[in-house]
Amino acid sequence: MSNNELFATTLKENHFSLTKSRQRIFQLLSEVESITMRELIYKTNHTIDRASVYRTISLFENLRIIEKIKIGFKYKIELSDLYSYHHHHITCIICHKSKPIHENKQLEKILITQASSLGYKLSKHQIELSGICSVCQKL
Amino acid sequence: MSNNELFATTLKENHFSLTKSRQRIFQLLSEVESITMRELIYKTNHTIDRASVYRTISLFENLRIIEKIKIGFKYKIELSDLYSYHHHHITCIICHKSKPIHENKQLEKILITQASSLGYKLSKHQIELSGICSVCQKL
DNA sequence: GTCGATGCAAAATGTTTGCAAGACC
DNA sequence: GGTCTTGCAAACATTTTGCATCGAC
Repeated sequence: MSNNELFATTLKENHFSLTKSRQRIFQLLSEVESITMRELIYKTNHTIDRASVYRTISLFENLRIIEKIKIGFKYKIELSDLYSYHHHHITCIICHKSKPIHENKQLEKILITQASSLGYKLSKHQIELSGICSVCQKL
Repeated sequence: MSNNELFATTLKENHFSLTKSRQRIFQLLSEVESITMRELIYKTNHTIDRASVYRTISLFENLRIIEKIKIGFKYKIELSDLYSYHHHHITCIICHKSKPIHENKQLEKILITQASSLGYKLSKHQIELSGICSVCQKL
């Protein structure tokens, strides 16, 4: 099933309409690694109202279509693992660019173990790394 | 060196005054595991202006006295590792309470390795786990 | 046609700034 | 006393809400 099909199916199965606005926002999210609300609103400007963008993102979050991830101490939006692949991020503290980090089974296993040792059933995890990238180390 | 001494020294060494407001906010932060800006402002109400609380927290962040940590997709403030101990958090998705998770050397090692394999020199990391706590699992 | 989704306007919440008055060293 | 810090007021930014209209099914 393609991402677009999965998207349409997810909406329908949960009894939400597949509207132009929702499709457009989904498409915009598909084109980027991650995006802030501000940028997203800007990209849809004059076609979708701010309030609707917020409402859409909120709906998408409930339906696990997107995730809000922490970059610095603000958040950015990105499509969930169902639409891309499971990953984390590392951000350079100097140039502020961030890169995806691919899944690491060993690490995930440790997290699950740690959670369960505290009596928790782990359902989600996010890891935010920051450091100095190879380019900025040379400055 | 006690936390209060370290706090006073940190301010002085960086040429900032040890004022009543800063001491009060530091004290409030010492009394909690973590706190939102809203709660912090509330707790200082009628004695310290909102703007000053923001300015103080911003200063504390630059001086590495506090850290902004992600809880949900908002952030909370807590004293940095220099004043407590290095840890992460796990939050229950049902009751929303969060617990600290103690340091795990094995995990930290993996993160450093992973960062350096991408050319990054790791300087900070935050891990946010969420799951269902033992109490809520029984509901 | 019905019910849910959107735009618009406004309010609520969160954060920052300029400036005059006050506190620290 | 001089400089840094604070309060106050206002601006700015972000997010939410009510309601009338519009669009999907």
